[in-house]
Amino acid sequence: MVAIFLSRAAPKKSAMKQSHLFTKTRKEAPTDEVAQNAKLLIRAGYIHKEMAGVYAYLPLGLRVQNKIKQIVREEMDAIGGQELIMTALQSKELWEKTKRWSDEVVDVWFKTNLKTGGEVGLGWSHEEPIAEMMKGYISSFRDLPIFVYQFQTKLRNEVRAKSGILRGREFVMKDMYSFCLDEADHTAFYNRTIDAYMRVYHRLGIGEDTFVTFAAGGAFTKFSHEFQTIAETGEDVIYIHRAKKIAVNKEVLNDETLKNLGVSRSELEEVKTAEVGNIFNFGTQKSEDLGLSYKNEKGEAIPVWMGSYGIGITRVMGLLAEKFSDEKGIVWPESVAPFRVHLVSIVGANGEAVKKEAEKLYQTLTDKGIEVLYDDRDLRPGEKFADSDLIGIPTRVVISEKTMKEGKLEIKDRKTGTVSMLSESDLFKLL
RNA sequence: CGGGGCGUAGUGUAACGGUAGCAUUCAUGCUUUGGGAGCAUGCGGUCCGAGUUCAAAUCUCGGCGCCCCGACCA
Repeated sequence: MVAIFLSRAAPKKSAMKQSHLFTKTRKEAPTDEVAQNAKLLIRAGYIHKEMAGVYAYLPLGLRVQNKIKQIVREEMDAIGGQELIMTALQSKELWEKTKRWSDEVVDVWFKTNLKTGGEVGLGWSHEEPIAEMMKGYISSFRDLPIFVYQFQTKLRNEVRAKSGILRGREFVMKDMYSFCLDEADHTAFYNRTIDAYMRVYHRLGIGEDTFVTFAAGGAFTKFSHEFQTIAETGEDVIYIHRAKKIAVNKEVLNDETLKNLGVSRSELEEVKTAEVGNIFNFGTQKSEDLGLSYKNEKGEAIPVWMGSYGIGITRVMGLLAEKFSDEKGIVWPESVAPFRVHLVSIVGANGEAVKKEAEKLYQTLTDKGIEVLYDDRDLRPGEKFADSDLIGIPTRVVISEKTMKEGKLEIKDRKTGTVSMLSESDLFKLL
């Protein structure tokens, strides 16, 4: 029993044998999915659909989600963000203070009751709770600025979930909130966030196709900024000026906007995009509604200047799966791929030597801390290659009788399809 | 929330109102082993409820679920 348990025990986090992975690939996607992202992610075993707009993240999918989170985390930390996590259950009374408990005002509420009586809301956003909480920590101008962020599962009662994981009723979002002394401080941080966001998108491989876009401002300001990535399956239409790096959402495109930006309509190119981030200037309205203020040097109470900054983590994952894919499957950017290397053994009739060799390389890769998925399953080559293409790990390394005869490893780049025969040391150089 | 479409094994698909079939997955055995192999055997299904009918996957009504277009997306 102990031996069986140990043999099945998970190895280092960075490595995994495919025979241990409980998910399986599928040749066909369920017909109830039309969106490419969902089709691919389900077929490859990254996600499981629980109900419309609600998806579970399976081992491979969670790895990708965590990779994306980590990139975002690093960039948010770099501009002074402090990570925390708020609650999913929210107070009705709090939202009533800002007049946003009503279903007429916020139409995506999930609400439920406590057994002891009383109603609670399921968090669709966290600006109210965070601002309310900050009342306990902000009292002096010396306390500011404060930037906090979290990765939260947002629950939104959308009347129409759609597009796979691009628009769900339950999804993971990074939301950051800034608390500043005044508009000048706020603007400075706001602009730093724009830069940080663009660094995130560059690291995700979509930097070139992502535009900071003027969009409808919401309740407190004329404009907000959206981060829009060019994508065929996008829901938005924006107008871009590639040279000037200016982009405007169709919803706010009018003569006045054009004049303000100093461009003419004819200079702009229309493109379909998907929103991958959105940032807002809240001003002091929310602070005033909730009574969040600080004392300045003169002892006067001044409302805190707030902003909010969102990135849909799971939406970005869907977008990447969709944008980076071909007819065979997903082609993950290296930065978010669940593993760096897909080691595939091709085991023939008497493949003991191949197995031994593959096992050895698996160990070496693991020891070197290279993330590796080892397909040690006793399947036919075609099936293993098809799976490998579908799952979309950047580099495939094949060990077979053929490669052993040559004393080399077969390296295939998922993106370019280029195959090369390398020695083990050359492989490590490549990685 | 307006409009449209659709619910049949885990998945993908057939079946005039008359024996629910095929493929795949899965299990077992043999063969096979560089691009989702072959043969054989086996397990597994009509979304739920009511109605019409001698008889309902099929027709009617209601419910539930799923997808798409639009609206919405603070």
